[in-house]
Amino acid sequence: MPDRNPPLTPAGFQVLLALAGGAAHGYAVMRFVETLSDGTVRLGPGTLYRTLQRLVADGLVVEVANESEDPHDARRRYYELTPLGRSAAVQEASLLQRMVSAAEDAGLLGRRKTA
Amino acid sequence: MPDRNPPLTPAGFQVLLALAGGAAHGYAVMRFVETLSDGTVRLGPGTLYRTLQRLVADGLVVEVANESEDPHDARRRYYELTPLGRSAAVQEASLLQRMVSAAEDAGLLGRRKTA
DNA sequence: CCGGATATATCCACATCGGATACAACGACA
DNA sequence: TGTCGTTGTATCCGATGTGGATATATCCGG
Repeated sequence: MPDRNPPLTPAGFQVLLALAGGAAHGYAVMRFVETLSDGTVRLGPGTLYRTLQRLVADGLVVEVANESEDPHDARRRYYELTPLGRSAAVQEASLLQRMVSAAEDAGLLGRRKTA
Repeated sequence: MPDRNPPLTPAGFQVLLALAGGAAHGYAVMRFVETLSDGTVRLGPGTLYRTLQRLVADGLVVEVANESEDPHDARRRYYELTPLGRSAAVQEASLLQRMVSAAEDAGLLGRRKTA
């Protein structure tokens, strides 16, 4: 099992995290990221769609047919994680988890049940 | 309470986190980051020292006299967090914590005592 | 049918990053 | 004492990622 071939960018992780809950289209990803961070993190169209393209090219994400119920908005393009994409997201999330733990150890955050 | 004036870069947070445990010199910060991430995150001299300079310029970090015991290595330059720097680190760590929680909710990570 | 929000896509200027390079000082060792 | 590998800091440059503006097209409400 080789390392993550192309290293994951910050924006890349945001997108993977947004898609971890299921398939979604670009604009929804944008709103997810903004909502999750209370507006402090924003992607902007440039970063968002370029990042999606790169993730697809790297095999972390695939475009899927809009299998939703009624045929609402024809413009939307839906994406979902590949197994590879999911594992990349897990790996990055673990890393963040370790950094959060370190922050707790340093007294930066209220500690969340260490045991 | 104004927003973080200059937004914190990823490398910037790594450095702040390393300094959260107390004053340290650049090379030690480099090793701290590498150790914490099991070698997956590296700063490299370029990013490291440039980042330190920027953090100092932004008032998040100050250089301090080497108050350590014996006068060992004259080359080392020690830095520590300012109150502003600490609060920026707290803010960023909280954001990461929220992203980790989202990752847990999405089933990416083993859940750590939700209740 | 008209205007604003939704939705995607591309372009360009700017910031950041990573590695190479350089150089000085420390420590070990013969 | 001299030499060599490691520690430690600093700068430069090419490559990469980001953010915002711009451009369209579609959806929905009045």
